[in-house]
Parts: sequence; structure tokens; C-alpha cells
Amino acid sequence: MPRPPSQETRRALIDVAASRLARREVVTLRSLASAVGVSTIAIYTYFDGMPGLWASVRQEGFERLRERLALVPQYRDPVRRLAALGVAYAEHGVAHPAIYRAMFDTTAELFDARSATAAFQPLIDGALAAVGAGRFARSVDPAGFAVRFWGTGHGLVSLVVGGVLGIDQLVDHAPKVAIALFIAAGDEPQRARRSVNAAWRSTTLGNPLAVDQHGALSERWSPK
Amino acid sequence: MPRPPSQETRRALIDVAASRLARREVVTLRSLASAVGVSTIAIYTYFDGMPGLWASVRQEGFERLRERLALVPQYRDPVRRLAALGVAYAEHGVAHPAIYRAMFDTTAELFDARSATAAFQPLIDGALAAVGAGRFARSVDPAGFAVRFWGTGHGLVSLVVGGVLGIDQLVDHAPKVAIALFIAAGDEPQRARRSVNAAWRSTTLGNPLAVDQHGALSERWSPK
DNA sequence: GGATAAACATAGCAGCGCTATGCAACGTCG
DNA sequence: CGACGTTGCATAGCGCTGCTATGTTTATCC
Repeated sequence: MPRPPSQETRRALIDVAASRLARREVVTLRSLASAVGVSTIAIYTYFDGMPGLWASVRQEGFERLRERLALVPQYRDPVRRLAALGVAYAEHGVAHPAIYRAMFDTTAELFDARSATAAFQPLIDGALAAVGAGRFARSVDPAGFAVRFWGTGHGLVSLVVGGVLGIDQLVDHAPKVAIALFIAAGDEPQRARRSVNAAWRSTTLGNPLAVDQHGALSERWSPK
Repeated sequence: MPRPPSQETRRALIDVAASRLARREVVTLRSLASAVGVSTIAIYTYFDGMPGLWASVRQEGFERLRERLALVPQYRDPVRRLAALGVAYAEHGVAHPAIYRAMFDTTAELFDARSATAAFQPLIDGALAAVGAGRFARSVDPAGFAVRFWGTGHGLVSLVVGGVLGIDQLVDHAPKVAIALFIAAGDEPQRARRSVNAAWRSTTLGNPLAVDQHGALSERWSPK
């Protein structure tokens, strides 16, 4: 009997919020409503207020990250694939700093964690493959390795996104950290270096005008 | 000729802001002013508005971190000292999550970066000592190593502070990452493990009622 | 085609950061 | 030592925020 909600309005609100975030414009209830052409009530109908909208924007961010990581090829070399996932993660974060920040802004209300879990699943799969291929020691727990790989990478990326480190420092240090973790997981040093260097050679980091995998021009990154 | 500003009022405003932050209370201009017993104008007289106050709170956070790291003993083993600095950093961040978050909230206005630099200086000195003692390869750049050590640790700590990872995961993964970085810097694996394990054995992490170095009861940490 | 329940608009609430105005307090002078 | 001038500081009010009470519209079901 009830009137069905308009999924287009819901999507438009999330998209406009993400867009305004990326353009570094203020994201207020009124600005969103007027940009979409609805009244302020819509944010309550669809998201139960601004905290709920932020939760949806974060979820959208993890979904986009998942899509991005899903595009990373299945290299024959499992360690190279892990390194490529790391590069893609860094590129994505640096290309979309405002949304990256929002994703990890945990002052906001929790959201459905499944989208975040899904985004990181390739890392666990990659570590599992590296163990299976004999590149990592059998004693390595794939999920644990994925946490270390992601957690350390997140540290560097978030510092770049926050303007504390420059992109050049990310390009300098991230491969070194990855190599260190791969070797610690049991990979042979020479092979680890080769796999990581191959992945980092092809990065578009530092080219802020690069067109990303979705065909959209990257958010310009500018150090504060 | 002018009337001199009251440094006590200035300090009280910063302290109350840090205290309210730690208690997870809202930090508003009006709440600060009424808690200190002054009018809202004081925030403008001393900090030129709320952004300036946040900058001062962040600076205070880095100053406290510096004091904490300065208490780490000068072990004879330079790698053990680096590991102990890492433990102290993690303990400090986990004990004061709200202030830690504020310190790295780079949406706020920039502040005098010298306090942040001063806080991290021990890491650079430590890496330099490790190179000097022959534990790290001579080719290792101390400042670069410090960035990797800090950046990766910051990643894990910020995820714990944000409620994404649990403290148990920090205790599990941080030592492994440290060992990986030390070995990659040229330290002998056995010695690296010994130094790191010695440092992490004595941590009070996971004991939320621990009294910190300043004699104050730690901010209770509760996962969101 | 009327009943019903949700979508949605309008208007107004309290609270926010900020500022124009005016007075009070202090160090520097004649 | 008292007038001056500069700054500290209080009061009141502005425009904005997120939010909600009220009433109307709209799509679905019987």
C-alpha cells in the first residue's frame, strides 16, 4: 500500500555527496537536497539523517575500492599480484583522497561491514595463493598477512592523503615495506624484489591527470 | 601599553578541550568557554577561532607524544630501543585515542610542524644508532627508515584507534611488521626477533586501566 | 475507487561558529 | 600619579547547521 521510495533519489544523494566531497565542497544537508532537487526531508527518508548518509557514502567508497581491486589481473606470480593489489590500493586512495578519508572516518556511525570485507578479500586470496605456490612459508596465516599488508599500506596512504607525506615518499617507501613483508613471510629476497619492482614500475602515481579505471578524471590531489 | 593575555586561560582552554575530547564529549566553542568560565570571545582572543584551537590541541598532542617517547630508555641495543619506541608509540596512541585521532585529522588547519618533527626525532636517532652499531646496513637512510617505521605503525595504531582492528591484533601484527622492517634494513633475523620480542613482552597494551607515565589514568579505550 | 501508509514539502526549532559593539583592565607615558 | 591608548573580554545577534512537527501528496492494495 505504501508509496515506494525512489531509488534514483537515493543514488543521486550518495553520488552528489561523493562528488561534493571530492570537489572539497561542504557537504551539508541543505546543499545535498537542493543539488538533487528535493527537500531536506529526503535525507531522513532514505538515510535517517546525516550520520546515516555518511555511512552510505563510506559504504559506497568501499564498494568502489572493491571494484578497483577486482580489476587487478591474475598474474601467474602470486606475489606480483599481491604487489599489484597494493599499487592499485595506493593509486585509488591517492586519486580519491576525500572519499578515502571519509571511509576511515570512524567517528561516523558504523555501516554494513560486508562491503569493506569484500574489498579486502583479494588480499587474503592472494596471500593464500602465495602460500599454495610455495612462495610464502606454510606457517603464514593468509588473513593475518593481509591485515599486515593492508594496515601498513593504509598508514602510508593515509599520511599522503592527509598531506603529511608527499606522493614521492609513498612511491619510495611503499615498495620497500612490501618487500620487507614478503621476505618476512618467507619469500626469497630476490624474487620478492623482482615481483614488487615490476608492479611499482607501472604505477601512474604522481600523474594527477591520469584517467582512472572508471574512465573518470581523477580528483586532483594537492598537498595542503 | 596593552593588557597582557592570561596564559592560564589559554592553557585551561587547551586542557579542557583535550579533556572533553578524551571523555568523548562534544567540543564546542560554547562548551569550552562555559567550562573554563570565560566568554566565547576568549577562543578568538587566544586562538583566532575554533580551527586555531584545534591546531593548538593537535600541537599539544604531539608535545605529549614527544614527552612520552623521551621517557623510553637508552638501551644498549639500538634495535631494542627502536622497538621500545614503537611500543611506547602504540601504547600512547591506544591510551589516548581521541587525541591521537585529532593529531592526524588533517582537515584542520596546519600548525607549527616543529612539535611533530621533535616527537619523531628519536626514531631517526635510533635508526642512525643502529646503522652506527652495524645492526643496519650502511646504505640505510635513517630518516627514510624512520618514515617507514612510523608510517606503518601509524597505520596499525590508527586502525585500532578507529575501532577497525582490536588491540589483540595490534599486539599480534605490530611486532611482526617491526621485525620485517628491521631485517629488511639489514639486521640479522635472530637478533631482530630477540630485540623486538623483548620490547613487546613488557607492554601494558590491553590493560586499559594501566596508569600511564604521567600518573594519569588512561582514557578508557572501548571498541565502537 | 476509496482506504492506507509511506514519500515528501513547509516552516520552525535549538545549537553551532563567528562578529559588531561597548566596556573594563592594564602598561606607558607626561 | 593620573590621563592615554591598546588590548582583553562580555553581551547580543547574525547566518548557518541538523533535525522535526505538521500537513499534503502519491502510489499501491482490496
